Amino acid sequence: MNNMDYLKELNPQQKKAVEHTEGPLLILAGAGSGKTKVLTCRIAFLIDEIGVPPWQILAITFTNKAAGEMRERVDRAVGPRAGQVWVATFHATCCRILRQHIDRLGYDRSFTIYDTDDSRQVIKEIIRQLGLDPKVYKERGILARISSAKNHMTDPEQMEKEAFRWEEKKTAEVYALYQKKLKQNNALDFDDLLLKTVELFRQDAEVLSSYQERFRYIMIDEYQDTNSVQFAFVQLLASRYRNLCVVGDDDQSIYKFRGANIENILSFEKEYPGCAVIRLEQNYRSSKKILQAANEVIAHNTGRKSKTLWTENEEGVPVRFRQFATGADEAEFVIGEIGELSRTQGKSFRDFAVLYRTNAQSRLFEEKCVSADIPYQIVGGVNFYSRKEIKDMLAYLKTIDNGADDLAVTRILNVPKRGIGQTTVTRIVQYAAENGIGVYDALQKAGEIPGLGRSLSKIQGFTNLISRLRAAAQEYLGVQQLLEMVLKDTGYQDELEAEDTEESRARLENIGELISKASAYEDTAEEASLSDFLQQVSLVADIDSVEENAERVLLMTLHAAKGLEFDTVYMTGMEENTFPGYMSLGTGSEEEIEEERRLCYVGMTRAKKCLTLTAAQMRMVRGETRFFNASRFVSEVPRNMLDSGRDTTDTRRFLAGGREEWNSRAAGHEPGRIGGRGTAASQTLKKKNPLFAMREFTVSKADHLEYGVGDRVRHVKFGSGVVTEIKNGTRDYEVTVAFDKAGVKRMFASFAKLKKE
DNA sequence: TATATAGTGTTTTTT
DNA sequence: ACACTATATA
Repeated sequence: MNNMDYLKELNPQQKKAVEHTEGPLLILAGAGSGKTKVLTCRIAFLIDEIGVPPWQILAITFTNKAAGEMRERVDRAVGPRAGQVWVATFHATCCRILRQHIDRLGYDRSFTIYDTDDSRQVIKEIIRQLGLDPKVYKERGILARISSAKNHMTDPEQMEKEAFRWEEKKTAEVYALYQKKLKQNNALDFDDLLLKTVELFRQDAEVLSSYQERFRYIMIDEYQDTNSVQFAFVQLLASRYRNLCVVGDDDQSIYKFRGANIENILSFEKEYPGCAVIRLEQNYRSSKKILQAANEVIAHNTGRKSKTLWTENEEGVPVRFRQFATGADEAEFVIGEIGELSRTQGKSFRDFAVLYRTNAQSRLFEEKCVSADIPYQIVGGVNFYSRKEIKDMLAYLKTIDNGADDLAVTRILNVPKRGIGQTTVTRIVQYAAENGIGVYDALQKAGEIPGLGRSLSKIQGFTNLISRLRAAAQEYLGVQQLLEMVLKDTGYQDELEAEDTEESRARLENIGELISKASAYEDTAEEASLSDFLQQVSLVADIDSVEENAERVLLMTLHAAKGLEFDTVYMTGMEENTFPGYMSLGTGSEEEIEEERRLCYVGMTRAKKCLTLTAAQMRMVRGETRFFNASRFVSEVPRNMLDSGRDTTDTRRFLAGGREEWNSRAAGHEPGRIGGRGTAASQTLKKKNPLFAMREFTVSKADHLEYGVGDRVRHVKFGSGVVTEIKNGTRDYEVTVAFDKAGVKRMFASFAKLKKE
């Protein structure tokens, strides 16, 4: 394209950002300010106007999905040359670099990538080996500690030195062993991908120099979410030509928990004195009302870069807030409304998104979607690639590709069942450890291992199977065919077919999907190989598989929603301790609250036309019912900007009625009814007018109970008994009753329906 | 050795 | 509520 059509559509700041090609540039891009457009135009401009060869451009995005979109858009602007622009995520970029050069760090270039699950297994094994108490040293915590150390580029020795508590010393020890194991298994975890690349660059001037020469123009998206290692990576790469353009929004930094360092963006100007700073403050996405509300909320944060988003979009409808008695009511309202809007206003299901803080909250919405027959897709939760059957298949591929991965080998050693039991496995692993060889090597030498008895032939059966598959893979089979062969020859398929349950059929279906993914991979990959396939598979994010134009409602966490936009957004679970979550409230640190607030801001700014905040007064959390107040973020939107459903006389009447009834219950006149399903009449009312279910923000715990310790009470199901204990919890009374027939039970007063006798 | 059952702990967010 | 682990039992 010779003309600069794409420049004409840009506003002055955007244009400036596109045309500023030389030297460091910081683009502070508010939500919905068209930064993807700027980035793609900038790439096109570099190629078309400046004459930069496409392969000298590196663009790093946050997700594979974003990378794909960006490539597509550049492709549209400059044509097929766009294929030579390197667009990828940090992890994929590092992975590609390491595939070329990691041998210089003493790893094999066919390394495998461990996901969090794999890493946990390794940690667990180490804790066992060191004889540490698994109650004190939990894999999860240790892994988090190690990950954070890696994000700060701290190695085990350093951690050991800095440790002053016994557990920290031990953690450092686990860390050291963990790294050793990973290396033995020729595996890298997610953090290693970045860390080893930086290590490589630092240690090998030649390699670094070649990449510095190659990538003369570097662009980083979502810069506010980069961590120290990524920062170091960028610094190293950009230090020669200094044509570094970073785009970010400090208000949308939501990944502190995985090491993102907000300072990276706040201090960019210090790192690169004299860098250009461009602010994109015009929002093209949301209505005025939505944007105003979001601005109000985020204004409660301190330490931001000054920035005020504005928009020329229409005024729009007010942001709504609705509070319901239970999580189920909340879900019913949201899904019910979506169904109604699609029926009556011809809205498309893809215009809707339901957002929540934690994946666990998805269930209620999913249930309502199923019962209302509304098509939906849940993003996240259990990742496709972490399903058991998929991991099993991949473990076979890994074993075929790289027999050094002990984790993969032990995973499939007896899957499907081939009579190799726990005792045998332990013996083999022990032998491998004693002789400093891999588990697969040990299997091949099984004849030398004493005490295996009858298992020996089974083991030989396994190694023969693997050699056969390996030979097939090397000689003539593609990934797809190999997978099919694995499925059949291992007996995996037979086992699932014999099981013939709904679950086993679903598993087979999942494997079928994996096979079609493999086939799609072979069709598109430049140079298809087993290692490369395994790499791609381990670096996909949940959001990557979301198709833009499918006709369904999307359900996802607020984190997953970043970078997306929807006509109508429901932010659900807007309750204290749900969002902001109890984790961030527990510490009382303002910093964590601010991160949650940014998350809220991200959520709000996903909406184009209609934004609804919803909350429940009680919901089940880990099997117990809890009471919640509305989120502080709701009250941070000024009342006059918020439609709380309280402004019409109708509503007020309903509310008054509702509250009266509630208060009378709360006062203890009918303790058994709190949280119950309510009377038939109130249920009909609820159906007629969902506002009936709405309440003020007040807590809903009984002030006192009609009975005390020692009183005889009667329970509908358990019969009579004596109250032995009453614990006054923050949310509800917890009553212990010794029943005459049913034994001792602990229950919540509001649900127990206890009557004094 | 494999499976059924009871007991235990657990969850924020993700590449 | 659910998943995972330890223990008992066939």
